[in-house]
Amino acid sequence: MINLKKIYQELEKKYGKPNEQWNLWCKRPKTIQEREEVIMGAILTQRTNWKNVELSLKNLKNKKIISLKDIYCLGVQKIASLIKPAGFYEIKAQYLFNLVQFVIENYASLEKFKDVDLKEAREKLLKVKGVGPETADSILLYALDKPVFVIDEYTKRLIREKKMVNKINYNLLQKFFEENLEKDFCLYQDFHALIVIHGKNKNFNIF
DNA sequence: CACCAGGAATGTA
DNA sequence: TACATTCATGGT
Repeated sequence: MINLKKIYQELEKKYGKPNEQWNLWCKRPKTIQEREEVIMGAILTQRTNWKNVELSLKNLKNKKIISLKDIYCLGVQKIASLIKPAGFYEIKAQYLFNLVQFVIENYASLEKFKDVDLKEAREKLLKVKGVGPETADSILLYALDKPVFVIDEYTKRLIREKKMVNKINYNLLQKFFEENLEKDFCLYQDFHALIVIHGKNKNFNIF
């Protein structure tokens, strides 16, 4: 188990339970509507701060766009007009549409897609244009409760600082976390959230 | 006014 | 494989 679990415990002691976006993302259990909101957020938050994502999600809610099916029926151009605050709105509207199109046309609903085996679900998500490793894993972990560890810049920075791994790339780092922690999606959800919260904290002289 | 934020696709060498 | 560029709003 090396000391990854210890790092998690230190972070939890320092920051407590995840807040803000993480109130929803780390909630257990989630309703289907909440899972679908996580999926929308996963695309919208690409290279964008969460505040801007919230503005976009609010625009969607004001228009009663709350389900993946609503997104699917709305169409790319109207999606774009509502998600402008999240930035990159033209391309994100297309990405979001690609994703909901994939789910609805192949599985009819998110409930059905949720039943798909982790390995297969990950491979198929990665084929959707606009869904890369981090977005795919965020969806699997936070919307579908699958035990995959999400790697982002904050995670890389943390491991780099602590010099726990010499070769830093997405797949190797993900393997490192998953091999040195018990296979528990609850732990993965909270741990990743805490890493991000910690990474955004400027005065991070802990441990 | 300059810089950056939970990325991913595309093009170049 | 490894970088560079593009996409774009809102906060500091």
